[in-house]
Amino acid sequence: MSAIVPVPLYQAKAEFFRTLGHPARIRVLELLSERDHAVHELLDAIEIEQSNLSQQLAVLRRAGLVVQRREAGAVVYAISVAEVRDLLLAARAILAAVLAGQEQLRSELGGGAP
Amino acid sequence: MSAIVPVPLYQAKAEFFRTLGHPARIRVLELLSERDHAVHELLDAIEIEQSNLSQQLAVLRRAGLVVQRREAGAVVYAISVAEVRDLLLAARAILAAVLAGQEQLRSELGGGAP
DNA sequence: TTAGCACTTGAACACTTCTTCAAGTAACTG
DNA sequence: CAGTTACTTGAAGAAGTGTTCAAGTGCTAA
Repeated sequence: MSAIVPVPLYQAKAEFFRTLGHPARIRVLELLSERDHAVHELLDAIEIEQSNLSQQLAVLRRAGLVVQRREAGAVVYAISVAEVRDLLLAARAILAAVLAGQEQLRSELGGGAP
Repeated sequence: MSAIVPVPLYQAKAEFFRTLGHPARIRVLELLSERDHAVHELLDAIEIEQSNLSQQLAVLRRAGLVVQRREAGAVVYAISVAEVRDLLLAARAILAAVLAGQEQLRSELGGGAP
């Protein structure tokens, strides 16, 4: 049990959220939370260059959110932490609430007719 | 009901996570998820300059995550979307899992003796 | 063993985000 | 009304990220 927290907790959290702060990385996590995917499968699903995808996968790997394995000549990625699914769901709920709130605000400001 | 999604959903999600990707902003959201706070209270709790705090609050406001009101000469901030609390909890769980995973990996790699 | 496919890495430049400073607004207070 | 407290804003340079290109690694198969 480690008594020392090397990085302040708030900074660790912030870094964690920044890791999720990229469309391709979100896309990858959503795909992986359905099932494991080979790199070429991700590549088919996401509009992005291979080397760029690799860079983004490296970010997720460094953050410890995904793991890599080799299988029949292909590299297969998987979510390493099951809770990621919950987080994506929570985010979806907030986003829906925020967008709904903005919508309501807009219509209140608009007053019914432009 | 809007049929047009102006910003691709993945990009909206990514932007949302990037909004959370700053230690001061996380700190603010955690404080606000306990109770509403005046700016000067946040300032006492977070080590940051007033103008910097204001900038970060503006980011949260623009993202629609907090709202501002004036009360007895002070500006008071509040969480606008209750689900934020769930998200912070989910994030905490993942972070714990990831850190635990890294810890385990480290000890496996270390193998007991260097 | 050499060729080829599948993927990763390093480096450079463009782009975004942070922090800070100076100036600005807004509501109380005498 | 002038001063004070409380907070926000704009702008500019520093720091950090993202995208792309060229080169590299590691299986697999001929």
